[in-house]
Amino acid sequence: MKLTEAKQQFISSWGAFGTHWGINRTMAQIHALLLISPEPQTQDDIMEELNISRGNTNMNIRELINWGLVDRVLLTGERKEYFTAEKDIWKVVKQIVKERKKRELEPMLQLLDKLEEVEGDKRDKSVKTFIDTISSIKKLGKQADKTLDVMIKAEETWFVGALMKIFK
Amino acid sequence: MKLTEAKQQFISSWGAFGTHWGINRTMAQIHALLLISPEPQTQDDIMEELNISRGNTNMNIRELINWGLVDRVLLTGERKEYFTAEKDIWKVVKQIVKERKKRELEPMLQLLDKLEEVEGDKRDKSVKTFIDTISSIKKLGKQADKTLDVMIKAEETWFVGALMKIFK
DNA sequence: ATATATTTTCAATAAATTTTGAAAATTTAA
DNA sequence: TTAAATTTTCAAAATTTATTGAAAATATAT
Repeated sequence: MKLTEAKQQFISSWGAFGTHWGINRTMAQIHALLLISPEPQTQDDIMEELNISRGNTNMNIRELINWGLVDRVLLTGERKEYFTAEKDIWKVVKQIVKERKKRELEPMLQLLDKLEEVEGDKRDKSVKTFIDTISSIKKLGKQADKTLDVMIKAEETWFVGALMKIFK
Repeated sequence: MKLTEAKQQFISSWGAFGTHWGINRTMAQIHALLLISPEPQTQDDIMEELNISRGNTNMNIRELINWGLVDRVLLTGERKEYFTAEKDIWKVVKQIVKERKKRELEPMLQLLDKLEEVEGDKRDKSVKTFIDTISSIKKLGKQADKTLDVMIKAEETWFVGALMKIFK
């Protein structure tokens, strides 16, 4: 396979992949493009490569910056802004985990704390089932939260090594 | 908080939560409803509780059955079909992981295998960056794949216990 | 300051996804 | 059988989400 075709395929499947993870297609595609670009790219480079409008490009780059996955780079003597993506995939994964934990897991755990204190007699079957469900989701959620905290702080070598040890 | 309100909140946030994970709102809501229902529910129960149409209810129940999260239950002497969700959250998580691994991670790893063999001279910077990116994603992906396999087979007590041991 | 390049915003539009509801198919009872 | 109940399908409508593009804002150079 030629590089041009391989790049296209990677960008396109990374985009499709993203949509399964609550990330919009274009944002994932821009990220993919920057991941495989040796040099920082301008908005115009990205627009042209992905065939998308200026506004769309701009908004999605900004979103990627919010997620901490892309950085603005200023090249001396250049007026345009350049953008680059973190290339260390372990760091990328940790950054995504960190953001999603903050945006999704933590608010969910807070809600579960509240819901667990629902009024009512536990001898009532519907109350009992409700509380039991909430509690067990909460228990697993809290465990995941702790584990992810460790992961976010860990070095890949240590973390993957540790996993290997237990899980053969 | 009253049970009725708590149920509503749980169903509604579980639905919103689902949309961040590539699952449609209604499917997640039906799942939530079944999780907190002590007794199996009919299509009509679900339609009424969530205020959704018959067709929508039916399609999403079937999708939940495909995912292995909901079972059809036949009550003796009853003509209608009843539906129930697996209540053991660890099993639910494992089932979701298993399905998503099969549907998303495995195809992605296959693609990466192909893309890694792109033609071209590794001294060419754009070729090198491409291959390096693909390889590092693949490496982490394969590791994740193995770890998830272990998780899918594991009992909660064993798995969480093992995690606790390494991760303090 | 003024002009020029560049980025950002956002209302309008387009595209994708979800939902409805009624008709068709299927299942069960009489 | 036939009839009634129930489930399934799917084209059309509604809703949600993403994209465009041009105008406004901002930044930089002369």
